[in-house]
Amino acid sequence: MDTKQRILDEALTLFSEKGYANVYVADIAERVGIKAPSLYKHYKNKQAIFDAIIEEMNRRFLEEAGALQINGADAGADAEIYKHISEEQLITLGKNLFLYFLHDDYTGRFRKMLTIEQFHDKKLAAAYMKQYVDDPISYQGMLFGLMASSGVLQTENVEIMTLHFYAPIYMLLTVCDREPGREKQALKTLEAHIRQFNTLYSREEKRVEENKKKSRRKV
Amino acid sequence: MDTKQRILDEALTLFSEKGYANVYVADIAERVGIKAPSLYKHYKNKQAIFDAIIEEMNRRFLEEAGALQINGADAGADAEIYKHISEEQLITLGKNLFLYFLHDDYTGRFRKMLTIEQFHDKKLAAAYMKQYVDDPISYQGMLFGLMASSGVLQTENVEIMTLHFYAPIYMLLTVCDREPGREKQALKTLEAHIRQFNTLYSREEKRVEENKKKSRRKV
DNA sequence: GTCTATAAGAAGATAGAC
DNA sequence: GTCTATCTTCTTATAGAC
Repeated sequence: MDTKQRILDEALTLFSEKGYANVYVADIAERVGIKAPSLYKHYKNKQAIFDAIIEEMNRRFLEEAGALQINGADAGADAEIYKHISEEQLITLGKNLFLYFLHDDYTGRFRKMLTIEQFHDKKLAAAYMKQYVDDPISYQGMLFGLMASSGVLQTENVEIMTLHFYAPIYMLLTVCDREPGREKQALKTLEAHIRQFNTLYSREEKRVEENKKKSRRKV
Repeated sequence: MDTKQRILDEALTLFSEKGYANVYVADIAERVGIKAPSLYKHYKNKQAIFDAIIEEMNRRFLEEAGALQINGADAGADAEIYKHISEEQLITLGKNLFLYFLHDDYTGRFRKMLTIEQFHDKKLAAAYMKQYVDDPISYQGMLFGLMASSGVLQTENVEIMTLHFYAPIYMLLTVCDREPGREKQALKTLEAHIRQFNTLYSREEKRVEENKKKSRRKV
């Protein structure tokens, strides 16, 4: 890897651990194996390093938009798969989503850095929300919509159903980011969550609709 | 309010907005209406201000442990209420939990500060997780356990049921902390979430158990 | 492109008058 | 307890040799 890229890489690691203000240009240079002044031949200043990281992040987020999919390359293929998905496949899907977010080297460091820096810059807060809340929910919602229309899941309230699937994954992710020792337990919880989700939402009888009528009568 | 307390208050506000490293002692002093050197008559140094905030936070967290309850003073009374809770009351409960976390002046600033600073100090990460994940789930789980044993909710998997109730609230909270403009929409989503939660988990027929058997046959 | 030396300035903290 | 003046240290960034 060339020096210019290594600077970004080491800076990202440090920013994700300590936050921008607590990382000194000399720290970054040391990790790269050069002295601080040499670094200014590659980037105008410290802020330019940060900006380059954000730029690269946005590029990767776009590139990897499909990485959460069963088949990242082809949404049509995904749709076919989801129409016939089993509980075990749903669990695999959830775990993959979770583990990708948690362990992907770049993704994990980006997320931690955004978590620390998001309050300094509204654009970063928006980027964080898009990547870890809105986009996953949007994509999962699309898939669940397909599953509902093909009869695998119930059709009402797909939006809330998606929230019910993803919110626990998101919460467990924030737990493991901060306390990595809880990952094993989190994976167990994740699996139990998805099994129960599947039990609640699989559409083998019209449970939900019936219950709603009763609920309305009660009120 | 005396100067010593006002220093903590203004410092907390600034730390929650910018993070410890980006707040200068002179900024805090200016907000209080004194000059920076005067501040050192009240606290030994900048770190001591931060430590005092954390100390106060821990004290308030203990004091307000009951604030999330319908009746903070008496868990037994809570139990009685929960045994006969209606959907509308469940919605009120969820909204109160959400709005308390979101708008309580101290709580909100503490949470934002912890969000920024948690990666600098494992103790802060643990405090964050306890306050916003483990304690709420523990308390809600206890209440849902009561509701299950009294026949209001189904009895299996109370732990996951609690996760399904709280995780969306947690996620919406992190959204609104970062993008306050989304609060109105978040409240709507929250209400739809709880209605669907109630529909899924209320125990007016043995839907879930039946479905589980079918699911096992399928596998 | 990397180095050493160093300038320039920011921020925390102290001294001592009032 | 608050102030002005000042010290000290740390950090970014530049100058200029190699």
